Amino acid sequence: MQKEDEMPKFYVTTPIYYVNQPPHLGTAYPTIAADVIARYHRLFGQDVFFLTGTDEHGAKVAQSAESVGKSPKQFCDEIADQFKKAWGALNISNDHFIRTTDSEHERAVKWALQRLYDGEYVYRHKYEGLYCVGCEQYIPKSSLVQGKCPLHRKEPELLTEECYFFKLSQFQDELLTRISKRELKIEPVQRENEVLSFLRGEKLQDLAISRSKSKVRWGIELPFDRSHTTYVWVDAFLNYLTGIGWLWDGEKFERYWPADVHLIGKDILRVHATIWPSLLLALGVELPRKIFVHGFFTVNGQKMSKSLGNVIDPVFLAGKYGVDALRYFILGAFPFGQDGDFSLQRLEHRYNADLANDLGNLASRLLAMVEKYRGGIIPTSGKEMEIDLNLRRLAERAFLEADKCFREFAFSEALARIWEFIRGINKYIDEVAPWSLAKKEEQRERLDMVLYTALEGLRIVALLIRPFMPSTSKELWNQLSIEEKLETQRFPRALEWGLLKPGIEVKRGKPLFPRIK
RNA sequence: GGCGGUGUAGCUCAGUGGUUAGAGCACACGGCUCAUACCCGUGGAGUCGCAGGUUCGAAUCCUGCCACCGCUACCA
Repeated sequence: MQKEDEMPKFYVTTPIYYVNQPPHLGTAYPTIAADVIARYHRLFGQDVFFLTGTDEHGAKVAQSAESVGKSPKQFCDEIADQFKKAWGALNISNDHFIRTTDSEHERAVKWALQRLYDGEYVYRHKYEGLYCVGCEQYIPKSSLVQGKCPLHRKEPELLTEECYFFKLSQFQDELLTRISKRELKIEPVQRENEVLSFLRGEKLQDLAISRSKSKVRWGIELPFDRSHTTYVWVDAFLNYLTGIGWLWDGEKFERYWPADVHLIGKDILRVHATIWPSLLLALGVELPRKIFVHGFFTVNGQKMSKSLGNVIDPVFLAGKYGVDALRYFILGAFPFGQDGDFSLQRLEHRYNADLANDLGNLASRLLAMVEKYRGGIIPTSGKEMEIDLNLRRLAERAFLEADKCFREFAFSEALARIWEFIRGINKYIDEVAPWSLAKKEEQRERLDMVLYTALEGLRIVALLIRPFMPSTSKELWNQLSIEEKLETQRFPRALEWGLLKPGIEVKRGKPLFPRIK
């Protein structure tokens, strides 16, 4: 067993969310996943850094701010605050919340731009694009509808202006090598294939990274040409570096970089697999180890969108069903790397079946029996019979298998393993039938043993679910009246069988998950 | 058009060559009575999208077709 200070560090990120939209289910998804990952690694005593934040520059933000009569900064402050509050409500344990308008970030971005410029990775060139006067920005061909801007129903004009370009094209071979050698891992593997086939089949074009200030005022100035602001890429991607102190806290940066995993949505895979590593190569910074691509949600079979009015508010759901129920459902009901269809009906089904019936009722029935048969006092364990041993083995297997799934980010699988164990305890109780033992005085010791065994199983459950459901974990821990602080429990040691102390009075509480009618 | 993905029980999904294809939920029946009308057991149920092919043997490999979806970059 390694000592804590010898454990490897772990750095996990979410995308930074564009402030044009308040938090919703789509942004909560990778955030909850990252939180679970962070909590899991902390359980092993690892030094974890978990970063999330907001992306705040750009013409769209400036426009949105103006439309509600606010300054861009003020507007961003408010939305960033909404994100922070939302993540607080979802029990997100991020170590830092980065905003691209943070002064440390802006300074670092300028420094990076200058360095790219000095290193001749950036040059001035003509940019030709379709400009929509209504949007006051260039719009990509892909978003045109019959050649017109979908928002303003107007054909955009073809404009040419001088911009600064990043020499993305020169990194093509290097990217191909790094990704195919898996120095930069992209998972699930289908996503890696997508990227590789793209890199093999198409030529990377150099990338425009600035706009004239007249077009995008709300942005970071180029240090070598103050009439331009940098456009999206350099600004946004560098958050992964500046969020852990790059150029302002060298010690911290050295400690945590490279990122162990960037969680991203499939919509931003391509840019993360091309622009981002190229920028790092140009800056001479090590590449992240892994990019993991999660799926998207539809809602009742439909795409989630503002115009359909089916945007799901995770904070509302957490309020209605409980944070842990939401976290359990989001990660338990959908394979993380695939798309999934969200519905309240499914949420309520899983809630009743898994949380209320399996887990909640288990705690309830078990603690009730301890109260009824042993005055609430945790009994001593006794002679172990085969059936007891089997439950113990089931616990060991549940952890080993869940751990394996976990390290592949197969959260729904990991939870399924844990739930197999929970069902195993229910089954154990049925088979040993403590209510029958209680009727016979000569079975006194056997009843002690049986209750102890089941309680010990419940203690293990409390630990196993901890990264996914921190509040429930804590509540179970309290109901079992365990003296040691939950926060000090470390995997895998705390999972050893038999650590539950006898002689202590349990505190049965209200049902953990009241059934939904 | 190109590249890629998906299509397995009513639902959500496992299952990448080998005994009668699996899980959870839902449904039916039985058991129990400690518990949140809960838990435990048993069961029905599937031409594994369609058609060919390779093989002693295919949901699993190959070809074609059908349906749905994603990407085809410089809006995140």
